[in-house]
Amino acid sequence: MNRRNTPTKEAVLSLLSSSKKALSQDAIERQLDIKINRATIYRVLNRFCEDDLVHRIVAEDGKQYFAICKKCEPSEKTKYHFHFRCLSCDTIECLKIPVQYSIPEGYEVQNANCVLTGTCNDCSL
Amino acid sequence: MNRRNTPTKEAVLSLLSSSKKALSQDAIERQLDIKINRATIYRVLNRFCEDDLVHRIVAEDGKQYFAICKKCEPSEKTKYHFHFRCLSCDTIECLKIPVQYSIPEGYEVQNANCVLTGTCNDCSL
DNA sequence: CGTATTATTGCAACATAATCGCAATAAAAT
DNA sequence: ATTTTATTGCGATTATGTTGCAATAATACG
Repeated sequence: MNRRNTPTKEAVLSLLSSSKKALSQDAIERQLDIKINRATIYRVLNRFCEDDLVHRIVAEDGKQYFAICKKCEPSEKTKYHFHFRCLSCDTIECLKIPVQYSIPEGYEVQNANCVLTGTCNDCSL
Repeated sequence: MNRRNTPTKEAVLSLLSSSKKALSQDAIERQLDIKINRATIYRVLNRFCEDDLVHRIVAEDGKQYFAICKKCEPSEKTKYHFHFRCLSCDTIECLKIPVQYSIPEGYEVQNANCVLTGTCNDCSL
């Protein structure tokens, strides 16, 4: 299952790279110059997640958002970070705040999905 | 908009009270003795959330889960706690772990939705 | 009690997010 | 140039959650 380079893949990746915010499928579709099918966008995004190029956030609205986060090298300690969802401008961004927790004995954590919701700096002025 | 006592409301509340886990709408529907319409269950749950009887968790699967958590008095410091979603037994439980974060200047947090995913104690044996 | 008010319910329809099967296309290997 | 197969588009499908509306029933009030 070797990956192939396609215009679709490059377009989505480049959009995510240049975006400061996490984007949902419909946001990606809207912001792209070229028309790409919905199912294809999801498939491309899912592949990116498999390859750890992109990470997926599920917000309180139940929707998936996708982000490339260059800052967050997967060091053991700062593996997960918080996300912030602004209800005013309806965006999600990665915060440079590590998720800290002490898990009870016997539990094994494979992933963390932590989203704070409220009003962001830009909107609270 | 005064609330009324109904068998439906009592059934759902009693189920949530006796459950150690957070339940989704379909889990509630399955576990109830009496047959209650899907839309009604959602409406009852949404009312409980409005009245702060129940809290809502959105998991990585995009689904809503509902829990009564007696331990978690809404003290200022321990306002939010982590949740744990076990992929093996497909349940969500409240952890007694407070969510700690230092939010950047200008941000206002209204809610936190933090779910750790992995394998729970029961399933890791 | 009996009646009026209106919160609640069930049903069907709707909206949206995300996935899947399948045939057509096109990237990469030979 | 040809073969292989990853990728794409389309349509259909699944699932979650909400909404409009008429019927029901809990509560208040005479």
